Amino acid sequence: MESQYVYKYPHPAVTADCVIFGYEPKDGLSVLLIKRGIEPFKDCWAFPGGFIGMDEDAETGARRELKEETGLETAYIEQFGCFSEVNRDPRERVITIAFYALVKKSEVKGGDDAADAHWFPVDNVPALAFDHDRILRVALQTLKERIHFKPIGFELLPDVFTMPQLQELYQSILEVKFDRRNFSSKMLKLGILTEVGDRPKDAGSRIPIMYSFNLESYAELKKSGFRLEF
Amino acid sequence: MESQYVYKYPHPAVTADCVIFGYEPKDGLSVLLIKRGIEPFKDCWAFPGGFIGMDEDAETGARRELKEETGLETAYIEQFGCFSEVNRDPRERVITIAFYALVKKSEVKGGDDAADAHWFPVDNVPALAFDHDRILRVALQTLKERIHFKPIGFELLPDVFTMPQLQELYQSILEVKFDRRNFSSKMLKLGILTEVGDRPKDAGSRIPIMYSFNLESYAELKKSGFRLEF
DNA sequence: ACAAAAGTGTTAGGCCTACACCCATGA
DNA sequence: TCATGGGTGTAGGCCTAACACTTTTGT
Repeated sequence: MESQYVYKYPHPAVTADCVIFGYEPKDGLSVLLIKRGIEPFKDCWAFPGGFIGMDEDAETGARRELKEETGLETAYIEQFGCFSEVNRDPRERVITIAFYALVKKSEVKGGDDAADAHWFPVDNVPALAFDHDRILRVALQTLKERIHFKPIGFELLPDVFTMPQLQELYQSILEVKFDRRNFSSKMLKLGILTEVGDRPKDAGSRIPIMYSFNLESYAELKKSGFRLEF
Repeated sequence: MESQYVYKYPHPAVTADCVIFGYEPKDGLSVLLIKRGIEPFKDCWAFPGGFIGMDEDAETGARRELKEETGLETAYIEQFGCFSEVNRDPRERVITIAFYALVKKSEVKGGDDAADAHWFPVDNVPALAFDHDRILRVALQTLKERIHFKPIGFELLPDVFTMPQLQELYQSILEVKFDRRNFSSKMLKLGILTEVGDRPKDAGSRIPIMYSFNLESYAELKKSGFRLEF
C-alpha cells in the first residue's frame, strides 16, 4: 500500500543529520562520512542521517543514526542548528535538524551496516552531498564557540590522556597554537584534571604525565559560573 | 477541496516561532506575547509563530511573523534551536524552529492584526501555551551566551544611548551587577562606541554622554577575533 | 651525539576589581 | 540642602604572554 498519509496542508519531510567528530593526534579533528549508495548525490559523501520517526524526537533520531554508524549507544550529542533552505534536497522539501556527536575514536568499531563509512580530517573532506558542506562549517564554528563554555574537548579523548594530547586537540578545534607551558598551567589551574597515579616516581622527563577529566570538580566549577579561558 | 497533500511516509508539521525581545529601562528585558484565540491553549499566551510555507525557509517564516506582530521589516533575528518533542502539540506532530528577534521597542508600533499582543518582563511572564516556557528559557540562556561573542545588546537600544542605559541592559540580560566605572572603561576600551557630539562642552555632570554603536569599528574588531569580556 | 619530546619557572605588562570623591540637578 | 544620578582615577592582585634550559629517549 502506498500514499496513505494525507494532510490538509503541505508538510515538509524532516530529517536528523549527525556530524560525528572524532580525534586522533596523527590526523587531528576528523569527521565520519558515509558514501551515498543511491540518488540523489549517489557516490557523494554525506553525514549519517535519516527521516525522523513520528514517535521519536530529533535527538532520538540522531542517536539512532549515531548507533548505526559507530555502534555507540551513549555519546555526547548536541543540536546545533536547523537547515531549511527550500531546495536543499532535489526530491522534495526536506528540513534537517543537525547534531554533532563527539566520540572517542578508540571506542568506535566499524559501522554496523555495510555502509561505506570513513573518517576524514576536517581540513580535507571530499565534496559533500546536499548542503552538507555548509552544515559542516556551521558545526565547526559552533564547536569553536561552545568549547569556551563546556569541556567538550574531553569527549574526544580517551579517558586517560597527556597534556600535549589535550593541547593538540584544543589547537585542532580552535585552529591556533598555544605555548606549551602556558596551556598546561592554565589547564591545571582550572582544577578539572586529575593526575592518574601510576607514573613511576623516577620516570624520565620523556614520559608524559597521564591525566583524566575530573567530572566532580567540573560540576563544582559549573555551579559558580565560569568560562574556559582559551 | 480538502486533504489533498499525500505522502508515502508520515510527515510532521513544521512551524517557526519567534521570541521577540525588547528592552526599556523601566521594566528591563521584555518579551512580546500574543493571546491565543483558538484551541488548543485558547486564551493562553504564546509566541508569534505559524506553519512554514513550502516556498519559504524557516527564517523567512519567522520574519513574516515578526512583521505581522511588530510591523518591522528588518530586525536582528537569529535561530537558536529546534523543538521536536513528540507530544508538544496535542493536535498533530509539530516540530518548531525557534528564533529570537531583538527589536527596538521605540520602533514597534502595535501589531498589524488585531491580535491581543502585549509585552511582558521576562521575569514575570504568564503561563505559556505548548512548551513555550521551555523555549523561553532556552532563548534567554542563548542570549546570555551569545552576548559574549556578538554585540547583540545594541540591537535592543535606540541608536543613541547612554552608558548607564547600556549597562542596565547588560545587567538585565546577564542577571548580574557591574561596577559603573569598570563597565564604562571596559566598554570604551573596546572601541566600538562613538560619542555623539551634540553635548554642550560645559554640560553639567548630571547630563549623560550619548553614544552610538560604531559598526565599522566592530567590523574591524571582528576580523581580528575577539570576545566581549563580560 | 643528535634530534625530538616533555617537564618546569620567571618576568613584565595588561586586565580586572574594588573603591571614593566631585559636580549638577531637582525635589 | 539633600538625595540622586552621572562623571572620573588609582592601586593591588591576578592573569596572560613571552621566553630557555634540562632531562631522557630513540636513532
